[in-house]
Amino acid sequence: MARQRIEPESHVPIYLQIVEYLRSAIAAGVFRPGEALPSLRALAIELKVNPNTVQRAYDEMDRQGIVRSRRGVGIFVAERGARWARGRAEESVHAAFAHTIGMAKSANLSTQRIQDLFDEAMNQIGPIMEQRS
Amino acid sequence: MARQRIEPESHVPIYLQIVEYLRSAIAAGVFRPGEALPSLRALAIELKVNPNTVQRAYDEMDRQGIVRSRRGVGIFVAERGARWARGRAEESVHAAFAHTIGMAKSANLSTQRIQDLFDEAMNQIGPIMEQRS
DNA sequence: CATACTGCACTAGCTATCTAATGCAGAAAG
DNA sequence: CTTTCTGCATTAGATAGCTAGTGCAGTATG
Repeated sequence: MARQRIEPESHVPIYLQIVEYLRSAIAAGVFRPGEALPSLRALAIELKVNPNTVQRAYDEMDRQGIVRSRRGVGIFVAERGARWARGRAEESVHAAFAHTIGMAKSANLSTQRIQDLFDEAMNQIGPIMEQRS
Repeated sequence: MARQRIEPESHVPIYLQIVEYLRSAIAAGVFRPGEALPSLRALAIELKVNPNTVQRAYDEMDRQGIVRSRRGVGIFVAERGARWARGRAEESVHAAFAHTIGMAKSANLSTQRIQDLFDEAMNQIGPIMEQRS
């Protein structure tokens, strides 16, 4: 399932990238409430990171109430996890847009130019929706 | 001029936030080619960070060719600095939009929903353009 | 019971970043 | 020349994050 969405070069800590990635997957319905997520070691191998880093990501998601962990069994999507993840996804998309627009305004880009850059990005990303698994 | 655009809590290193901030300012024409930027110590005090951190930001901008530093005199916007900064600003805005849209698509948000979230952000940020200096 | 999975705890070492403090060298102004 | 700005170099300590390795406790399966 995971497709190297982790960028070690990024400034964002890997464990937070994993949280973000799994949250999207849960929001998208890849993992449904009650279902188990990949085990610590399995996901670590898949993403080519240390198990401790995945552990830290799962800790964070547990803390946020998205998942519930059962020792010796696995980690499961919480009942309200899906709805919560979807809400958080929209929230973070909105925040990201706001942040970028603010940056553009600071650089004195016109509203029209910002619109154009957004449309351009939408047209580039939009059509490319096939999964390459 | 600077107005606490630096977020110490962010995952992005402070020195890169400073680069980003100054690049926007140069792109916006706040600092024109040939003009001096604030001194190391002055900007450090203004942003409430360590002079070494500002130094590092200026190093980076020098490396990128946006500014040229003259020992004992100051740091000046390069001749091509403004045009270059403007280009980079558009580039990074586009990249940020693409990244966010990709994230939204991963979470299975519809194209329409993404558009709405963008429009909402534009309407919130757009009208707020007064400077509070 | 034994085996093989789970989550989880703990130690240690490494790197990047930020801070702090000190000081030197170049340039401008008196 | 002296003073006072500049940029810049250097050392040291703190913290966050990642990796590596080891091992323990809980659970399921046979």
